[in-house]
Amino acid sequence: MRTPDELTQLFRANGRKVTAQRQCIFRVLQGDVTHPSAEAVFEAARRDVETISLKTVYQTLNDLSELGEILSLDVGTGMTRFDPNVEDAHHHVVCRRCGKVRDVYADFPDISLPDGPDLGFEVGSAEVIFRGLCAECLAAGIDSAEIDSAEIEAAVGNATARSPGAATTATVTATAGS
Amino acid sequence: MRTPDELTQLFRANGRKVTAQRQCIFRVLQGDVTHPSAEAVFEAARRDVETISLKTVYQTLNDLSELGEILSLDVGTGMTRFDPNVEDAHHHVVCRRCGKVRDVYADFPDISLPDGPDLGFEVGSAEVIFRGLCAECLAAGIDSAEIDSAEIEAAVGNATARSPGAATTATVTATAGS
DNA sequence: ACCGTATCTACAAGCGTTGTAGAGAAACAA
DNA sequence: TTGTTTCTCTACAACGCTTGTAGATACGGT
Repeated sequence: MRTPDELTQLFRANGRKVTAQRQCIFRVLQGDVTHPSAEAVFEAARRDVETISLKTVYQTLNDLSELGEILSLDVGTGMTRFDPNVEDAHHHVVCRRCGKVRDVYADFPDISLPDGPDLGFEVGSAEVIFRGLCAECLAAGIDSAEIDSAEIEAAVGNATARSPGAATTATVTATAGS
Repeated sequence: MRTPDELTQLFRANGRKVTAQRQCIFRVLQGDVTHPSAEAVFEAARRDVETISLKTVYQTLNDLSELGEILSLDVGTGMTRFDPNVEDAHHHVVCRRCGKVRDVYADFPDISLPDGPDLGFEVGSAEVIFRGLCAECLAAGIDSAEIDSAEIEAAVGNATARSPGAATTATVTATAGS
């Protein structure tokens, strides 16, 4: 995403008007690494402009997304997350407990569709989502997490249930920053 | 996912009761490769059991998901998709116009988080989502697709806008089946 | 066949997001 | 500055997907 000043020019160049509300949202997004939801942007913006409405936030975020200045992500946390980092191609890691999202800087050149019956898809992009637990959720709730899993396993009983998406397990690292 | 008969036993073994509605849903899901939404399962089930309610479909799909017999996916199409294929680890390709979802059978052993400032995530799984256009949407709407993109580009004007997620472009193949 | 309990349907409400209308402010020209 | 046009604002209501509630119904073990 560009700087608030550059976004101001960009908006004007596209026939959009620049208001105090929008500039406030520009500033909120600037350098934000948390992939905030619209609600989170709303909360942050409201600390500057108390009367801003949630609809305005959605409107501006959608405008920025149309202009390619931010990315709107759906990583399965129930609401759209917005990522101001469009300069560097990257992927994401999502905490499956608290929904925290962070960038993962790496390109995986080996990712391509395998041979086989041709489905005829013309693929334009591939995104990788890592799922796991963030440091905070690991520290704060590892016991209850184990209990939850145990309860599910117990309920399943002797019928060997397979927990979905439990392919690989490893403690790994990711680059921070945006 | 197991056969309807096996699912019947599994449900009973877990204190769940087996009704005509549920068995109907079992049969609908059996061998389904389309990653149906709850609504789609509802429509299909209603052809067998006319009085089934959408709530029952959600309930049963969630039960199956808890038992690990199906996967609930959020691939950004606005509604949860359900995948009866839990036997083989796989990824997905999504049509960004019609929302069609298909399985992609491949493992990408090189996918892992890179070194860098440790975010402390403990990652349990990695999923890859390929996005593009399916054969039908390519054939039926390539012109309007171009127009849509052109309109957006025109609206952006001389302000060099970057279309999100336009990293790689290639026509590729994927294996069908579930 | 009986009974306890899970499940059914119908209805309504929840959540995130978007449409609508009238008031208000930005942009640009004179 | 002033005016005019157009876009944007807020507030409110509605949308689509999903889940909670209540009473009726059906399962399943005895």
